[in-house]
Amino acid sequence: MSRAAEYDRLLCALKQGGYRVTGPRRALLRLLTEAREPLSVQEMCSAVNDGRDPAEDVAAAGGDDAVNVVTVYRFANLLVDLGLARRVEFGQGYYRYECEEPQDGPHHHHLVCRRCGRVEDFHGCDLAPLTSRLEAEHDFRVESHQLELYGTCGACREGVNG
Amino acid sequence: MSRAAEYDRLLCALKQGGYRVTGPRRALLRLLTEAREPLSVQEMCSAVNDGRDPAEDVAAAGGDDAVNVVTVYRFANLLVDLGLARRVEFGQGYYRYECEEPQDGPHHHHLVCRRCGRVEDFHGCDLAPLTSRLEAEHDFRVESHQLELYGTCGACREGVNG
DNA sequence: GTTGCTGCAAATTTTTTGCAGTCGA
DNA sequence: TCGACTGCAAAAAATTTGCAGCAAC
Repeated sequence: MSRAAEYDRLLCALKQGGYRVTGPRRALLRLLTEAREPLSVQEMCSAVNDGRDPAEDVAAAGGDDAVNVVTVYRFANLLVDLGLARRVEFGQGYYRYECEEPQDGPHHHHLVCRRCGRVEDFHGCDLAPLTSRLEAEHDFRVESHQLELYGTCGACREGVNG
Repeated sequence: MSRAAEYDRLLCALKQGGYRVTGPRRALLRLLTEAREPLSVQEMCSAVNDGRDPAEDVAAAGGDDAVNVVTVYRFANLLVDLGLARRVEFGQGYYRYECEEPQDGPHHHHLVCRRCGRVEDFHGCDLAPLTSRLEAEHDFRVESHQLELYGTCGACREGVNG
């Protein structure tokens, strides 16, 4: 799915849920659908307000005020509650948010470089066998999972990044 | 390895690292080695101070003062830095800590019930095939991973817990 | 015109830091 | 004794809440 289509899908889901589409929300959705990696609240806030200037055209953000961090928190939580975004944690002390794939579709996980912090997505975790085994052994119904792989990316291993 | 042996192993590792063994540290190590699930800092703090009374024998904690949260934070971070403890995150907004298995030994992951919060350990994640595939495909060296499975435990599914 | 969304201020919660006194080795 | 460890106070950082005004529908 293209980024534009992803953006439309999320915007549509918001509308159909009875939620309003506002300047900050449009900007945040655009940001999230175009990001290559999960974003923190602070990052979203900075990115959305970046390049905003009272003197120029500020229609993109909907007004004179910069988007407040609180607004970002509230919207991020809303997206997560609606199942439109996912909250991930890379051991940094705060959460990161990224668009969630449509339910029943293929999801992805992350390869996180511990040296440069770069994040790469990967698909196909294939946890089904493990899940089946555990459900049989432990009397537990597995409904979701969190999987992150940490290590060193090629660039860092070659000393390109330090 | 028994819990007592685990406790001795960690205490020994501390000593051999040149760190001091104090009342709070003994109490926290005891707690961590006996816990069946990862503990938060607040939980450790409460548990260690529980039942302490200025009037009775307080040798177990080493003095009259209750163990401070800051001390727990500092010791937990020390254990993690030394590779003796692991920090996990169940999406609750704070970290939990648990003893780390000796390196190269078998490690474990968790089955977290989203209804009652109960945590069960499981061994054998068998991520080697996935890791190999990804290292070949992505030019990335995987060094560690984080895996948590969320779902519903048997008791909750049967309505025992609500 | 409603009602939800936003910004601002303030409160809460989690985690870290500075410092002086204390205790382990 | 000497320096690491601890408690206390305070700071820093992440996140939530209350409320009045504004804007989406």
